[in-house]
Amino acid sequence: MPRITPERREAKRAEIVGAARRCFSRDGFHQTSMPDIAAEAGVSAGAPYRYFASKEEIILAIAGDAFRLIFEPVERLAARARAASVADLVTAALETLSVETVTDAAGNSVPVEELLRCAVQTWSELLRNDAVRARAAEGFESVRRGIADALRRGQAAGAVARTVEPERGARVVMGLLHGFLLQRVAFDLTDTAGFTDDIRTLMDGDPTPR
Amino acid sequence: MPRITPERREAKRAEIVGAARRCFSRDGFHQTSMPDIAAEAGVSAGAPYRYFASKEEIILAIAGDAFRLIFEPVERLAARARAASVADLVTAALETLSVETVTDAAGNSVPVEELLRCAVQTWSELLRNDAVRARAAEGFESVRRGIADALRRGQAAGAVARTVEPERGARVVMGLLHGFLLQRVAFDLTDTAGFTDDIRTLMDGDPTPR
Amino acid sequence: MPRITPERREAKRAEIVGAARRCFSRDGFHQTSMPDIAAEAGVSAGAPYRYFASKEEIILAIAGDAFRLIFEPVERLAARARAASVADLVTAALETLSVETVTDAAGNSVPVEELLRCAVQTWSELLRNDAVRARAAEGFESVRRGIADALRRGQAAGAVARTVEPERGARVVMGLLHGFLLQRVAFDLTDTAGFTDDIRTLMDGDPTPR
Amino acid sequence: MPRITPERREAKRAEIVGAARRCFSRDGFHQTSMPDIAAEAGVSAGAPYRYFASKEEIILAIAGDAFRLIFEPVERLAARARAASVADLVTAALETLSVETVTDAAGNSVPVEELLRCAVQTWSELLRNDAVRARAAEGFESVRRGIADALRRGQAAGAVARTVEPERGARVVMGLLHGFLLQRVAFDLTDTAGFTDDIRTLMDGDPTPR
DNA sequence: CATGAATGAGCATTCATTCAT
DNA sequence: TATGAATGAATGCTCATTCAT
Repeated sequence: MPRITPERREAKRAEIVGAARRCFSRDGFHQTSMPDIAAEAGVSAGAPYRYFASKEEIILAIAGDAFRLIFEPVERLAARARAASVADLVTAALETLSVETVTDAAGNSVPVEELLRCAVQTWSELLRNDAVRARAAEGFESVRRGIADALRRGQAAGAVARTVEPERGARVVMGLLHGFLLQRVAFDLTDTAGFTDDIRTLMDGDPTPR
Repeated sequence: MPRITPERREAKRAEIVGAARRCFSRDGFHQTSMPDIAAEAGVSAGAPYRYFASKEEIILAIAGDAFRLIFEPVERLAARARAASVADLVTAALETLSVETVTDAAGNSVPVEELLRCAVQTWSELLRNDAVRARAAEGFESVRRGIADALRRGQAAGAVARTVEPERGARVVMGLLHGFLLQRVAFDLTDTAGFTDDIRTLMDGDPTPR
Repeated sequence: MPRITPERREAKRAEIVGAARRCFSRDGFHQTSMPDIAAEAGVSAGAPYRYFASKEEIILAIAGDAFRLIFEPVERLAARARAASVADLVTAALETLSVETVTDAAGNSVPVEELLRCAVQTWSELLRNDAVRARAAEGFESVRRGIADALRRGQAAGAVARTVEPERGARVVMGLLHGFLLQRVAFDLTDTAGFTDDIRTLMDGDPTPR
Repeated sequence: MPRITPERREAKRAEIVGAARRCFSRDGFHQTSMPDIAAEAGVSAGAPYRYFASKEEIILAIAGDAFRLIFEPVERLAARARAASVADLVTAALETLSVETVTDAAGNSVPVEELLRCAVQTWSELLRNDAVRARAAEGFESVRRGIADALRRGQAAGAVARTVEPERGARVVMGLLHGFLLQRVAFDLTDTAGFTDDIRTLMDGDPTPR
């Protein structure tokens, strides 16, 4: 076959990424073999290597994407939020994760469950893969900074206590998000509303109905 | 009757577990080979199989132990706590993780860093290993319940708002602990004091110096 | 009628042969892949297959050519030589190999070093490739016969001992040429003058300065 | 199986080396796969890796051994030779190669034909494998020096012309040996007697009957 | 009991070749 | 004609596990 159009190439790449994500989500990065991915994508064993130089590169693509896709809505939310209390921020952030699917850069629909499972595995992976660690840390920082900014705006508007140090407060918020995410995916604790209600109670002193 | 005393057998098993933990912590469950573990323990390639039926079983032993060793001090703390606010609980819990080493059942000293790295990997592992998931969920529930009880006692003593639903509030506390643990081990954010100070500010409205 | 002129076709074929020779010389017949050759030639991966049915055929083309290009000057020399002693023949032959480049049938300049490296590899290849062996043996015989004839003329002119059996004596000359060629390319022993001086001493009894 | 005796281990290693040599001799270094070697040796696919870290290492063992086994008799001969003319040296050297088999360090009998075929391939290999090149160059130098010494002794005894420069003269002798070896293995020219007769004629001026 | 040699399936990756466009 | 995407068999190597000694 002659030269493929860039669109078709991108589409095929996305198909391989999608297949890899399904495999990784189901079996883990290291229990998934390259033939598994190729079979899931319905292509030959050699085909993925036309799009990725190595399995490592596929892992990096999935790992980077997972965090981006999960936290992009949170970041957008933080950028928009005005006069939001901490509980408001966390509540809104967790609500963006209550959807079934998100849409990736290529317009493909990706189940959030798949992303979350890949995200949890990325935490393992970054312990000894510097490229993954760098990408993950970058994504973490970006979201954390967005939240810190939102906290500052919240302080200006009087919705957040002046005594909160925004940079570190944002770490606490990130901790809550990660903590919830883990409970949801690892222990099937999917009651978002209950979780956010109690955050509200604990932080604002009263349980504002959602 | 056994050719070696139960004590010696237990000691050797502990040595293998320790070696496996060092390997897993360094290289990950699936990047560590059985020969790696045997070499680290200074025993022959076949030796681990006299103590564990398979690699899976070693992973299970480490994974179960990791959570237990990390959260046992937290659980003891929750059981003792009287009139503790949420922030007090989290602060105290995180302080128990600020030590260098903990002591396992056999009296061996285990670096906390090793345990934390194994714990993060266990989150991945439990996604597809039911035995690991069951053990982890059991440990999670046990600690969560302990914290819920502490919250109830806190409410009785007036240190925790009555509006908090203790079972779910405990989930939030667990989320904060896991979230901090992840940041510490994955992103090198080790500033425990800053983290707990801001939790205190966010929850109690003022930053009580520790 | 062809869509491209025979000249252009021949030129492109020569380009591919040149690229293959550079690759083979650098990496060896079997460490060079077809994509390597195509890339070196700056053509598409499929292009070489319009000029050669298989990699084997390219190897055959290079292997045959290598011996021809190296020994053609020797053959011409032997054909011209009058009253040459054995040492004269060897000396003159090795001198034709002291140039930097030779010109192939298509008029392209080819580094001698490249040819020599390909020639050494051809010796390996002919051990199990009958087509290569036949081509190489043919070339060997042709040069050997030329030298045998030169030895006969040398005997007629009194420059070569009558006791030499020309057909076998030519084998000895060929052996010296191959032996020198190997030392030059494999062990970096490039002192042609020293080598021929000693041949002269050994054979003629005195070291005639070249 | 428990620890094997060093003798048995060495024997098995020798078996694998022997199998590899047969494969390499028949199919070439790079046309032989590791499974081929294992099958030829009658062991499992993984077994060779208990004796050699990589295929490269097996190649190195074979390549180094081939030269050693072929030229050791020549070296011993050169060390013993007294008052030998150059033709005597070459003649004697080539005669040591007229046997069917030689015996390796472990006492195993190895067909000379196999060694010669491996040697020719080693010439290719050393062009881009530095370890092989170093080993081959070392072996070459050792034999060359032995011959140079023999030439010096020949000069002292009057059997070799004073005008010969021993170090370089030894290069010529090596060239003749390699040249003959190549003709024998590549072009089936096995007439050792004819070759050495003509060397004698060319060098000493008369054909001394062997 | 302990050893460590042996097994053989499995993996990531490459590459000669084909052929739709 | 020329392209380069696709194929799929093959390769070097690893490793969980077994078991003869």
